[in-house]
Amino acid sequence: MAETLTTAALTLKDIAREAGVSLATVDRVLHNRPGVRPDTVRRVREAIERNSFQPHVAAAELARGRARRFAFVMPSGPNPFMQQIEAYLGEMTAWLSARRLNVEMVTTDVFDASVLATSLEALSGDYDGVAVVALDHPTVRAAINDLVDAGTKVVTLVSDVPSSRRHHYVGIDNIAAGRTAGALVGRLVGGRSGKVAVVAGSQGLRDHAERIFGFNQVMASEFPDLSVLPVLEGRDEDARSEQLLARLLGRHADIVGLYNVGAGTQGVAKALSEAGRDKVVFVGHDVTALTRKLLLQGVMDAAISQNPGHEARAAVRVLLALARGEPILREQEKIRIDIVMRDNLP
Amino acid sequence: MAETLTTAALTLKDIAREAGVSLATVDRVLHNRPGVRPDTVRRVREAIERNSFQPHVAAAELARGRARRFAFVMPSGPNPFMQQIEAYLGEMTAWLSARRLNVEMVTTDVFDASVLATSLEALSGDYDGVAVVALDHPTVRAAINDLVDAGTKVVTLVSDVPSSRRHHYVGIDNIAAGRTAGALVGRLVGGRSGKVAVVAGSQGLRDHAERIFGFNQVMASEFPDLSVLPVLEGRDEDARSEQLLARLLGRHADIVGLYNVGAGTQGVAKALSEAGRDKVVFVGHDVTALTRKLLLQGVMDAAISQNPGHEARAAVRVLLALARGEPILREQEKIRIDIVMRDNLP
DNA sequence: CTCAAAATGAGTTGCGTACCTCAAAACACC
DNA sequence: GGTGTTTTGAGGTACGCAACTCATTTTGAG
Repeated sequence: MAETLTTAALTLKDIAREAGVSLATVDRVLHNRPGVRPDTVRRVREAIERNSFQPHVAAAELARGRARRFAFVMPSGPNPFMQQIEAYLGEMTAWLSARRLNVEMVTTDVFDASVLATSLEALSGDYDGVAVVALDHPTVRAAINDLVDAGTKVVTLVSDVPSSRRHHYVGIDNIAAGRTAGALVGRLVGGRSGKVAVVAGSQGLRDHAERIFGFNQVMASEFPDLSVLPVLEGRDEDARSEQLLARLLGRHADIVGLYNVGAGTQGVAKALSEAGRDKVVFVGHDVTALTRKLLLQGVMDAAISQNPGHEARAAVRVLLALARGEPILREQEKIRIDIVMRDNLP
Repeated sequence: MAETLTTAALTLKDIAREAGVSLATVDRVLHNRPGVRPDTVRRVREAIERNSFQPHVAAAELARGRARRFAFVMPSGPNPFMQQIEAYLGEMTAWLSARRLNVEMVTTDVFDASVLATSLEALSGDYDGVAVVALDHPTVRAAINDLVDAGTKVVTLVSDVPSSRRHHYVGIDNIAAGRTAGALVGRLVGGRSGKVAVVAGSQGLRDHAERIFGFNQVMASEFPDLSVLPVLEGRDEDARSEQLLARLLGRHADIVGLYNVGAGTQGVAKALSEAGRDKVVFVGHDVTALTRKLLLQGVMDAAISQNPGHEARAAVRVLLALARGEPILREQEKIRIDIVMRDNLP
């Protein structure tokens, strides 16, 4: 009827006694300090294992004295999604200061590899952890690896650099996101046949390219009655997206679905409404003030969302766990692909 | 270019100096201990506010000495969803013991108000916090209020008792969940007209009733071409659900959609397949091993899910924050209504 | 003004760890 | 056996707060 999930509360002193050594030696082993014979290390490690000893987080945190410093390297310029991440970080200030954590925002041009790399190098040594919205480029990869080598914990945020030795990636699987978008468009079109338009920022961006890849995968294999038109590159700008899409709608009367891969949503919506094509199934990304409105109006049918609040908090928690040497709760920190429709708007 | 999100690290000593009182007085104010003049209380509070002082969590935790005890009161009997919650709690053991938190599972018949109330009363005094999957009944409400009055922090889990004075509810808005199911069935049916079947555990269960309410709301207002058949009460049992649904399918050849409100999924799927009605749009709840398989096979079209791992962790975090007197990160602890289709299976 | 009650100050101890120093012991090598 | 080096022990201090005691001051009622 009752079952406990936790073990007895041992202390380092207990471990020392168990292993037949002094506190100092246990401390040396625990912090990988030199001057302990391999055999002794083993004995201590065994005692720790045997009792599944966990250092008391609070005591450790208190004893180390100095506060931890984390940096968030984010894109400069207005980007609603990034602004949301910043806002959610702002809501954590009480939580952060109660733990004596310093989080600093550093903005830079993340789309210029050398600028981004320089910004990253500049952080070296000063920070315990860095979260970065990264461009996947050899120069950036090298900068990340340098940080890691200097002992800084590094987390990539939203956009990954899988080839680097970053400790963790906080973000979604963009291929799966594209597949989800494809499934939604296909299903919501509901058996009709016709054409599907795709508007992206640029196919050069890793996340956009991956989404398109996943989208096409699903469309090709599961919805043969729908043909995907060539991707329009709107550069995430409203005006350009609107113009390109308006022209496309004019040329094809049988467009039944639309996938907007990135931003520029305002322009896309405008092109649709001005062409009187409200029936087109419209799937896009992210829940912002705008997409929220469009969903409620029925202009957009679904949004694929990666919870920005979750991403911000996960990045902080992961950096903290890494810095403390705690295990990461993978399940907790995994960012889900949310399907948001009018009735489950968060 | 760089901006800090946290304030200087003050200590209680600083606050005492600021307020012109001694450490002892600050301590009395902070812990609502008696023997401080109202005017002095005000001065101290102001100093705390003025400097937005946050007690160092680690120091406070270390100083209080004794570990905190939390109890999870869960339904006895096999229930995959509840088992998942327990499993996720189990994955947290390292996290819990590093913070010297004791979590105990207490199983009881949560569907019998007096039994549940007795179980709750039995916990009084022994625990700092209680999470309970609660039946909404006056007896239970009273038991919860008694716990609250005794100083125990109480969180309702999955199923709420809104009329009680519980500190927090960790779970989804079931009306919105039902609405979401309705929107999905309606949209995925794709313009065809016909009938829609609804299978529930019992309309006496608050969450099931709310889901059905939301479902009907959407069907009535937005999908007039679909008519909802009377609810089948399968009592969350496979055999009974299968039998009832099989009979219904036999009587109505024009069933195009199906909403399974609770468990009994196995039986529902079997009835569908044995009647050869694979084309029926099938929307249900929760991602389990079974529903995962059905989604991958294309038998189920979508599942409405409330992330059980998130619920388990949120309950612990909320209880901890309440016990510490920390603010709750509402956005973080809010449970979302997840739409899960084949391509975004977690 | 007196006296008890209330309010406040001053101080102590302990929580479990990190980090440091210094001395002592064990060891390796010739 | 002596030398120098490595390994280990013993102990201390600090971190910020909770919780407590006891002495002292202030306050208010009579």
